[in-house]
Amino acid sequence: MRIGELAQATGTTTKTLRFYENQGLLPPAERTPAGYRDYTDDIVARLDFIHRGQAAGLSLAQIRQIVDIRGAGEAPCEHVRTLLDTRLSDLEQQINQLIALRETITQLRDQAAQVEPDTCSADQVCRYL
Amino acid sequence: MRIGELAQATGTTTKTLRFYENQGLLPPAERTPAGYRDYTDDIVARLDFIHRGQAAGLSLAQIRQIVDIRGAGEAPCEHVRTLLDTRLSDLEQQINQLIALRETITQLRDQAAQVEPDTCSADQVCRYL
DNA sequence: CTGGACCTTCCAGTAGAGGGGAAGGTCAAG
DNA sequence: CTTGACCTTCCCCTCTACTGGAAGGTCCAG
Repeated sequence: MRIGELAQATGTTTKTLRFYENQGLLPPAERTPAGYRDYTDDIVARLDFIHRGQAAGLSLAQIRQIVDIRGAGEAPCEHVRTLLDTRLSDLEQQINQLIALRETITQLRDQAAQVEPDTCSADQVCRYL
Repeated sequence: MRIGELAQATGTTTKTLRFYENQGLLPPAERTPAGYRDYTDDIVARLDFIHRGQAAGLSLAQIRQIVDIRGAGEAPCEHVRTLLDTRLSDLEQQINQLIALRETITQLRDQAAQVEPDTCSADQVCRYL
């Protein structure tokens, strides 16, 4: 399987695949005599794993940690659990902050809908903020 | 007021202040004969405005739009309302996505808490994801 | 044998909001 | 007169996940 086929099969681009290999997310591909990358089918599972990791909000660096542990012959499950837990509490915080922000902006906008525009003074730039 | 004092007074850095001036967020500062930036007190209000804009999740580019309108002698209120409305609907979407992601990760983590680590197989990398 | 589609490597750039640090000027204190 | 703290401009670096493009090699059809 050449890189273009793999890209099509997994819904990504050849650029991205080379980039992933460079970043250690994919094992160095076998090469044809001409130097073309030659993939076996199991690389698809690896790419799916990467995509699932991304869908879970993990960074490529974190996903690389996981595949590195697996590459060292260990089970990365413990680490994955830790990552997911951390991600979850980060997410919780992030959501709360955004909700608070939404509250703030809603109030600002409601005020903005009431005040007469011309009463703004230049030294405040805009009283709506 | 020199740049270091202003930085301290507004809780930022001299680097950032020069950067803001460069980006058109702050008016070009007066200079002392020696070439030092010399600020008057009203710059503090401008910086507070910038900080409020950032706290509302606006980008520096958006904040610059606002101060440019004000700089042109017009009232930016209309534009601010539009920005806030847009920001609000973006925020809504963002929050919903994060909540969906939280759901996904929660499920993954709950599965991870149950499965025996050793049952992971290498070709999946990790079944928890 | 030529054209076009593919592949290779390497170098550079994107966005956003600054930060690091060099080389040099200025000011007040001791 | 010197030291140290401050200031100036200038250019490059950070981070993330890619993307663009140049220069050149390979493969297959016609």
